[in-house]
Amino acid sequence: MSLRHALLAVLTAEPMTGYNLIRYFDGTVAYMWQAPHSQIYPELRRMEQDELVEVEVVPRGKRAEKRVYSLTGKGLAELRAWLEEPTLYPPERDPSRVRAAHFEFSSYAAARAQLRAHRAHYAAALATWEGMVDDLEARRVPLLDSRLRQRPRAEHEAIVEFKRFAFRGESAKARAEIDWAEEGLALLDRLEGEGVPFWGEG
Amino acid sequence: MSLRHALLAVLTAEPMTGYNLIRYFDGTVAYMWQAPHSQIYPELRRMEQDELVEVEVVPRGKRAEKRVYSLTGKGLAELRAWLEEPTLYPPERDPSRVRAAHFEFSSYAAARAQLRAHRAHYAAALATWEGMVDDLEARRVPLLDSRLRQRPRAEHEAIVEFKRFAFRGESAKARAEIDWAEEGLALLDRLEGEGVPFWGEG
DNA sequence: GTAGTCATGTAAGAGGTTACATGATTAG
DNA sequence: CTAATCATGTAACCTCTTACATGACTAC
Repeated sequence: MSLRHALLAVLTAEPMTGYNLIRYFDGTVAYMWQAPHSQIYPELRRMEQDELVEVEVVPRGKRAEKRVYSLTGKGLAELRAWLEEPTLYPPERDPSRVRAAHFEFSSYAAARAQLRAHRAHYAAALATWEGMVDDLEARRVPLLDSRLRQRPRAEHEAIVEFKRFAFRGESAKARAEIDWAEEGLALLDRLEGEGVPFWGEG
Repeated sequence: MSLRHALLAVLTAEPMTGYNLIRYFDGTVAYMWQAPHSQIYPELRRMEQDELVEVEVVPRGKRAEKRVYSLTGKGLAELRAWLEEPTLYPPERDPSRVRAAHFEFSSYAAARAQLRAHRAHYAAALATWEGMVDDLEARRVPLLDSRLRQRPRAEHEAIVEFKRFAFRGESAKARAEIDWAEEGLALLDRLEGEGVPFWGEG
């Protein structure tokens, strides 16, 4: 139940509505754990029932209302307990790798297109993630300030460093995928140069 | 629906029972796409209904029977079509990264334990995947021979190379994760050396 | 008034996990 | 005879995706 813990982690920064939580989530945590609003709103309701968060219903304009969620003591305890639990590694499930393993049923053109798309996908991701690292250094990340304000100054370095560290992990993975795609393109060039046929050409 | 296509890919090697398919799957494709037998048996039934595979019910001993699946023309066409489709990249969902981003709610000891476990997890995976690359080179992989026998000799190199390439991708990812964990451990050492406190110590 | 943003849901269905369940065959 | 392996399922439950749905507020 990592979604729940990701939401708890966001709420440590400050109380907020589901809508704001989702906006912030999409700008940060979603690079490590994605979730649509259709999953988040119901989850917040369940977390409320489990007393991990509290709600304040606040009027908005004349007729409307909004629900402002804040972390409870139990919620923080749950987050801390989760951080100490041994991580369960989700099963590998990578469609681009399955495809690559069976390129012989495809064609040089299609295989190249797959690898170029792979490279483009991770290049875009890399740019985003490196941008996030820059934003963290420059303290341009929404909610980072309110997060820091809650903790003594001595802890600030660690807080920022851990976030940078997480994004560097994503960046490293993206770089590995880009290199892999390049390697695959070189392999295709070599095989085609040697005149090696396969299904698509046979 | 990548599971379906992963199963079709395995069945290109030779006709086999669900049981054998699962054994082979677990030894190879599962490193890129995992699935339990409770998902595979029903999927094979659905693939049969969709005429992607054919079944021969074969007696086994005196009383028992087994169902031997083989790929149909439609099944091979479906596999080939899938290989040309643009890959849909599954959303990022990495619990170890989410944890790392919030280590400040944990303690030095717990954060170190997480990163050591991360390193151990990917070191084990790396050993497995590098072993797979060796086995492919030495042609020790079950079904590889029957797969090759079906295709002209000129294609063999490409077939083996694509499988090696896929596993090298997994290996590269594992190496990136190991490096990341090392980097994190070094970061923890530095912060602790500088006397930086956080939640667990506050 | 109207477009963009704020705000919060529901619901059907696909995909995946975990546990339960059974029984035949074969090698020793 | 007994353990390992061969063989095939079902079912409950959870998670996630996709689509549908609504309406208030705010700046122009």
